[in-house]
Amino acid sequence: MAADAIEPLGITTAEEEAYRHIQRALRMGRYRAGDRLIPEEIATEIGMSRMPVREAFRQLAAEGLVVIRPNRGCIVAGLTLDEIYETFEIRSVLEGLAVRLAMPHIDVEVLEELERQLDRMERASQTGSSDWVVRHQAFHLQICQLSNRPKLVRQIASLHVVIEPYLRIWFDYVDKPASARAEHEILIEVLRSGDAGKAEIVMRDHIVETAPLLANFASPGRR
Amino acid sequence: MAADAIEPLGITTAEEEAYRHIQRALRMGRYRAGDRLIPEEIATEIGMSRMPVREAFRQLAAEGLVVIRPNRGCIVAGLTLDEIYETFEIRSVLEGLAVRLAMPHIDVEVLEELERQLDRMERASQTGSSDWVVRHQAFHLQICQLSNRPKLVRQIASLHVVIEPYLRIWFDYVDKPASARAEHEILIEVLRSGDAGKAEIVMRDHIVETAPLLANFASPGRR
DNA sequence: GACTGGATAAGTGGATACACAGATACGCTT
DNA sequence: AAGCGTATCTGTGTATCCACTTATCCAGTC
Repeated sequence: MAADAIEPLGITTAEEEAYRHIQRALRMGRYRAGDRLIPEEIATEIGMSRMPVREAFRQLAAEGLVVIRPNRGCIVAGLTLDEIYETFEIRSVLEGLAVRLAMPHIDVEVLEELERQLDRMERASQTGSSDWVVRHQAFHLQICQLSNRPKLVRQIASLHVVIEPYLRIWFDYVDKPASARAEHEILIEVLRSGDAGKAEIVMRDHIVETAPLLANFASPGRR
Repeated sequence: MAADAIEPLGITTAEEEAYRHIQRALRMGRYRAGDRLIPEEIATEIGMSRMPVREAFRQLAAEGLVVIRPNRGCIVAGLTLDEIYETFEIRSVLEGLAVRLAMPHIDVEVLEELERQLDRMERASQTGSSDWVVRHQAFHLQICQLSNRPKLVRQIASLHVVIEPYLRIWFDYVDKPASARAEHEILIEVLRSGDAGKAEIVMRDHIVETAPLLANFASPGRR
C-alpha cells in the first residue's frame, strides 16, 4: 500500500499520461500562474482527446495546482504571499509530526543514508535549480517516510509539489548551497540525539524559517 | 475567496449535485466500506449521465472518501485502525496549529458564541448521533476558522468528513454527552487564558485522546 | 469620444455511443 | 474430480457530438 507518496490514487493509462505531462510542466515552471490551460491544445500535444485531459485537470485541481472555474476554464494556480506562508506553516507542523514519529525508526544506517542524500543535494546544487529542488524534496520525504504514516507522507508530498515552482525561482536568484547544507545538517544532528520532541521543534523551525526567504521572490505570475 | 471551507474548488451545477449527493450518502453511512459505487446507478438516481458522477468520484477520491482503481471501478474507502489513528494524529497537529493562530482573534463575543455552540451540541446529543456529529464538527471548525487560514481550514474540514462515519458509529454505541461537554469546555477555558502555546497543546491532547475511544468501534465494513 | 447593448464566435460542460479490459462462469482436458 | 483455459458479459474509459455559457467585438447612442 502507498507505494509512492506522490502518485495519484486511481488513474488509467491515457489519463495518467495527461496528468504526468501537465504536472511536470507545472513543476518545471513552464506555465505562469494565471495562464489558461486549454484542453484541446494539451490533448493534441499528447495525442489524445480532451476528455482524459479534463480528468487530469480535476486531479490537479484537487492538489491545488490549478483552479477550475465553472464554464471559464482551467487556470494555473498561483499562491499569494499569504498562501505561501500558510503552506509553510502547514508543512512545518506536518513534517514536525512526521519527524517525531520517525524517531523510533532512526538508526545508524538511516543517518548514513541521509548524509549521502545531503551530499547528492550539494552536488546537485551546482548543476542547477531543478536538480537541487528534487534532491531537497527527496531528503525531506526520506525522513517523513520513516514515520511509517502513508497518509501523512502523501499530504506532505502534495505540499512540496505546490511550493516547488517558488523554491525553484528562489534558488535561481540566490544560490546558497553552503548554508542550505548546514541547515539540513542540523536536522540530522537532532535525529542522532534521539530526542523526538526536540526533533519536532527543530523541524518546525527549519521549515517556517525558509518561508520568509523565498517570499521575497514570490509569485511566478499573479493569480 | 474561500467562502466555505468544505466546498470543492471548481465545480459546476450538475457535477456539484452528484458530488453533494454521494458525499451525503457516504457521510450518513449509507454505504459500507468496500461497497462498489456504480456510476450508472447513481447517475440515473439523480437523473443525469455518468460523466458528472465520474468527476464527482474523482473529487471524492482526492478527499480520501473513495478509492478508484483503474478499470475496476470506484469503491468506498474504509479506514483501517492504523489509518484512523493516523488521521487523528494529523488532525491534532493541524487543529493545534489552527488554534494557536486563532488566539489573537479571540475576544469575548467569540467565547460566548462558542459557549452557545456547546449548548447546541449538548441539545443535539439528545436527538441523535447525526445532529451531534454535525454540531461537534461545527464547534471545531468555528475555532479553526478564526485562524484566518483558508487552506488549513479546508484540510481540517476534509479530515472531519473522512472520520465522520466512525464518529457516528461510536456515538451510537456509547453516548456520553456529559463528558464530551466537559472536554470541550476545557478548550474554551484555554482560549480564555490567552496562552497560544498552551492552547495548541490542549487541542492536540484533546484530539489524540479521542482516537482510542472510537477505535474500539472502528470500521463500518472492511476495505 | 466613451460607454453600453447586442450579436457572433469560441470554448466549456454534459450526453451518448463505442471500444477495450476485467471478472465470472462454464466446459474441456488431464 | 479438479484445475486451467476460454468465452461471454458487465462495466469502465475514451471519443465525438451537441447545447449552453461566456467573452469579445462592433455598432449605436448619449
